[in-house]
Amino acid sequence: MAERVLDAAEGLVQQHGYSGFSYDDVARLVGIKKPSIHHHFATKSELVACVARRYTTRFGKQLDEIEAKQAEAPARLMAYAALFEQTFAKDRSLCVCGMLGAQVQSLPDEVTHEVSSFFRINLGWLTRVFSEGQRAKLIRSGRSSQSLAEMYLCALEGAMVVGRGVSSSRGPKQISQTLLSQLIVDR
Amino acid sequence: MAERVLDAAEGLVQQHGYSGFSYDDVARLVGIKKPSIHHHFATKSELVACVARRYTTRFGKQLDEIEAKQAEAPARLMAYAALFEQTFAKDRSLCVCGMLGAQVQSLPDEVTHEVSSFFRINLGWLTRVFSEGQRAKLIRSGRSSQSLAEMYLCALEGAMVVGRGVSSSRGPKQISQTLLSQLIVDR
DNA sequence: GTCTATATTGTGATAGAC
DNA sequence: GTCTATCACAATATAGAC
Repeated sequence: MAERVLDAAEGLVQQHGYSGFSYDDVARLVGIKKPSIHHHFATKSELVACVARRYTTRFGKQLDEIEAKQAEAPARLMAYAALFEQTFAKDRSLCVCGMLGAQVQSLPDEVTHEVSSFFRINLGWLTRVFSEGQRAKLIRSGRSSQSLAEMYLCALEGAMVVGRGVSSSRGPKQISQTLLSQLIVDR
Repeated sequence: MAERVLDAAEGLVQQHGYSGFSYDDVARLVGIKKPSIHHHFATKSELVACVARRYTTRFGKQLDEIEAKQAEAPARLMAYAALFEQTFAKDRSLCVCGMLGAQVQSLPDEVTHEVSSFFRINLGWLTRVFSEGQRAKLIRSGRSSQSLAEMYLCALEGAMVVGRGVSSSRGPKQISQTLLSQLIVDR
């Protein structure tokens, strides 16, 4: 049951953000009453912090899978963008931590900490991938791997936000293709 | 007075988003009581729609100024990024329409319309600038001007979101420099 | 674990006096 | 234009029965 609550809360965060959903919304989605939610997660801070932590953990596992399946940096970066595209393709859902990141000034510290952890892990992983790609001469080396990692992450998070705001938008996958085509060395 | 209300509401939207602030918050900021706000803006939808419309109008004027002051595409694109940097530099404020774009599923139609208008205007302007830059051989021509415009806007909006979520982030200006260095043709 | 009932506070919005 | 008073409702959270 606790997991079904987390699933419902995750979806609500992705669609409406921290202050945009209530315990009653969660209760309706899982089919129990509002006070029963409190039995599983005492406070909203705790609930959303758990949502963010689980999301980050799951994301981390997907990063491991990418490294296992894809050997080279360009393919890894494309697979990374596909993670964002999958999320976005489901009803234009936002990245949990992208949404929460935007609302950071309204969040309890407990949640803010989880959000920042998500971004640090992602920036670290991307930095390593870009760095390897540059060493293998598969990625242009004009800019530091840190800068490239940050730019790539920003573009993907931004693609989801802009994609929600305007119907003409192409989504994270297309943005990634445009970006990577400038960075990948031709062979 | 109506304008002071708009100023306060704009700041609150940038910090907390649509569902993250109340009429009472606005009232406290401008120093009058809650019902007096309703006198100037009957509903919250109307208030935030006006905030977004004024923001878009003001932004449009700044685009005109950039075109007047900067003759070439690269300089125009750098000046464009500086607009985002200015906003972000003030207490890590988000772009009004970036914040609202993230929360689009919780917005009244009236507001959604204004948000989409902001993005369409910006994408149109950027597309024209990239297109001119490519014609003048100042911008690489591997990708369509539409794709480049969308990528650039996404990266800047994303830079504000990510920059809020993680303290190590460098902000829109730095992201823009990394991106443009890949796109501008060396002379 | 789930429920009903309730406390407490906050919300957008209105009525009507000044 | 601003105020006090108030409405109707929704929010997070708790107490205590089953």
